[in-house]
Amino acid sequence: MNLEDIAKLSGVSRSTVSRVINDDPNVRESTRQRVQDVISRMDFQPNLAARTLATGQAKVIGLVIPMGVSTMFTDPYFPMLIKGISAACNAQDYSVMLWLAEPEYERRTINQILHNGMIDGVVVASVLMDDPIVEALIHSNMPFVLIGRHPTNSQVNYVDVDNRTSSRQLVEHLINMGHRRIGTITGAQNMIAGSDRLLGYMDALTQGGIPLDLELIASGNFTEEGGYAAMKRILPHRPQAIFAASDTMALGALRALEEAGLRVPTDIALAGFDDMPFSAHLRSPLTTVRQPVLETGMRAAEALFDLLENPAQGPTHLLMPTELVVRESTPPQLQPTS
Amino acid sequence: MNLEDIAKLSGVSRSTVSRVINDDPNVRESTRQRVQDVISRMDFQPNLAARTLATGQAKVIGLVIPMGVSTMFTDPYFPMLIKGISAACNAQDYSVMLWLAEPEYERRTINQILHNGMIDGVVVASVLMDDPIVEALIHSNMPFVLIGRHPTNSQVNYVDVDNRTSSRQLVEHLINMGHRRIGTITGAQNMIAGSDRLLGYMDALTQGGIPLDLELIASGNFTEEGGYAAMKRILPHRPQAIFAASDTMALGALRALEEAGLRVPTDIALAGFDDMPFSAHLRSPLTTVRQPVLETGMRAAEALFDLLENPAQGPTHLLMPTELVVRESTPPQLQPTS
DNA sequence: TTCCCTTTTGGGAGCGCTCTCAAACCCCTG
DNA sequence: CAGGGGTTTGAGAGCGCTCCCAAAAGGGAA
Repeated sequence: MNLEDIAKLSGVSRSTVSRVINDDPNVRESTRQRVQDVISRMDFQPNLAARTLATGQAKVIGLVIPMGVSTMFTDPYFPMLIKGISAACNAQDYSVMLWLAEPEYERRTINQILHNGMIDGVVVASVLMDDPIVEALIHSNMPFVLIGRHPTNSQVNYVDVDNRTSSRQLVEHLINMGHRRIGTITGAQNMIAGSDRLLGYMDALTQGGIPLDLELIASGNFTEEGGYAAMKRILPHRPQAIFAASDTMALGALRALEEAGLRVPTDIALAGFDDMPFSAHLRSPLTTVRQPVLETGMRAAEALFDLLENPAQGPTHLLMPTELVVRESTPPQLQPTS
Repeated sequence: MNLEDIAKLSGVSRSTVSRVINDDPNVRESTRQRVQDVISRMDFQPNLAARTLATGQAKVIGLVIPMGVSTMFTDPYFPMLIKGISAACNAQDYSVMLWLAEPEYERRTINQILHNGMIDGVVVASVLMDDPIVEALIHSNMPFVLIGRHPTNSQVNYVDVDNRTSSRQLVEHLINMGHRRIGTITGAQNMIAGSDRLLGYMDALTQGGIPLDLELIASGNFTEEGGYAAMKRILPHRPQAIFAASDTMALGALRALEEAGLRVPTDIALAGFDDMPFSAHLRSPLTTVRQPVLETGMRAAEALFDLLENPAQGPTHLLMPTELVVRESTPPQLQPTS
């Protein structure tokens, strides 16, 4: 069943059927009606491959999720992101081609996917700072939007959460609660989120007039185990509060604290980042930063659509606002009455 | 850059270039070499839309994940499944088109996606028993494989975990540990996994000569909150052990038990299903059933590829084996020495 | 050297759609 | 009722590939 068949059945030409399908105004109302009837009666769908070939656009975007990011499998971040992107695509009649990029993917394979003409643009989620896929994209002429800002190239379009500001605000909150010896468990520093959250921590200390103490900083690599290990390293240096750059790491930190016989928040304050589903249900509900993951995904897709419609426009740099969620894990300290 | 260009550059015809690309043996070695060189030098990729149009196959499979399944966003099941499917696809040069199906999708939209010629087949993940998408697929001629067996139509291809047997074995284990008053928190009964796990529970009781007590059965709808509520309903009827049809529900049950001042496993035994990452790290590590999610995804994709190559073959019904993981939440009961 | 058979190559048609251009049609005015 | 404008329709080419068939090239035997 193709245009020609529909044309025959409704007594018009292929061109007219095409016009009806594409809502061309230059069709007499009665003709449109007649053709439309046949189309619905036959349950006809135009062939997308043919259409793609003829128009040069596929109405498909690629979603690249670099694997090896183990968090993919333990938290709802990616599913949520996917849902956001997918929702935006549905709204605009785009489809999503999913590409889980294994680390060992070579340049050739990358190009293969970029240049096969089945994809109009690409959204790349959560990349390492020096991801080869991003490099390949920069040197191609495939439109793309990053989720997570690019550290160096300001021409690159991105949608990101404002990690630096949010972290600063969170640590400011800790300072306001009366802490000065504030440690941080950082995320992987080759990921932009890890790096930005550390910068936010430093911003807050600087602004609060608190000198940086490197012994209070340890990397937790965004994993539970990493958080546990990092906490153990920081603990001997007697922190009053800990900012873990992810709730998952905070969970690990909590385990280390419990093993050391310390209680949150009586003995030590603890804050995280992400507002995972479990974070509100810990024994001491976790102060954290909630990020709009779904919206981030939607915005990224929408930014890409914009780009596809208007390739000449300047780079999109969108920082999504976050929400500081204060819970019981970071109560005010009792101050000595002065 | 297209076949014709490559042909010109290497001094052969379009047809010969096509042969080289498709590994046709009828090409002189020297010619192949020459063409191959030009292809790599130009970084040429054949246009997939054109190829799809010409051959009638897209080398793309659709992955349909019906939304509204809220578990999508709290556990690693779908990400893992996606990874498995994606891995199988990569291995066979297929791509994955992702389609998150909103519940309100109408038949028209379904058809639209099924008949647009960009997809060779479909994998449908975790469906409700009477999912309209499945109905639509059955009545279309689009090859498809379900993840999760179809309750009534034996012609439908599926790959599933052996929920019924695994549940039976788990409950048998509870019986072996010395329990007789064994309750169950069931999953949603309009999902095949929920239904099968309940059947397994009943199988074990029957086989163990334990009469069914409806007061010990409550639905938890596969959510934490549901598990909590169900546990509260069962608790007054003094169960010795609980089989929750998912670890997530077990978590809710645990919360209810703690609120009631009961401890696992001293006061009551608790078992789950799924072996979530958190399950091993609870205060009383959870006895549960581990299912091979990644492999399930891979097998489903592979089953679909088989089907695409050999459409005439009989229906594929594959049940993946599971592993009973016994942990501290279900210790043997102290028996009165007889 | 010629002939025949096999191997290798080239050309054309066609996949189903869009898009441009020209032809046909319609309606109104003078 | 002819002419002129706008509106509506149809035909053809082309998107980049595959696949079939025929032509050319090569190689060995007579």
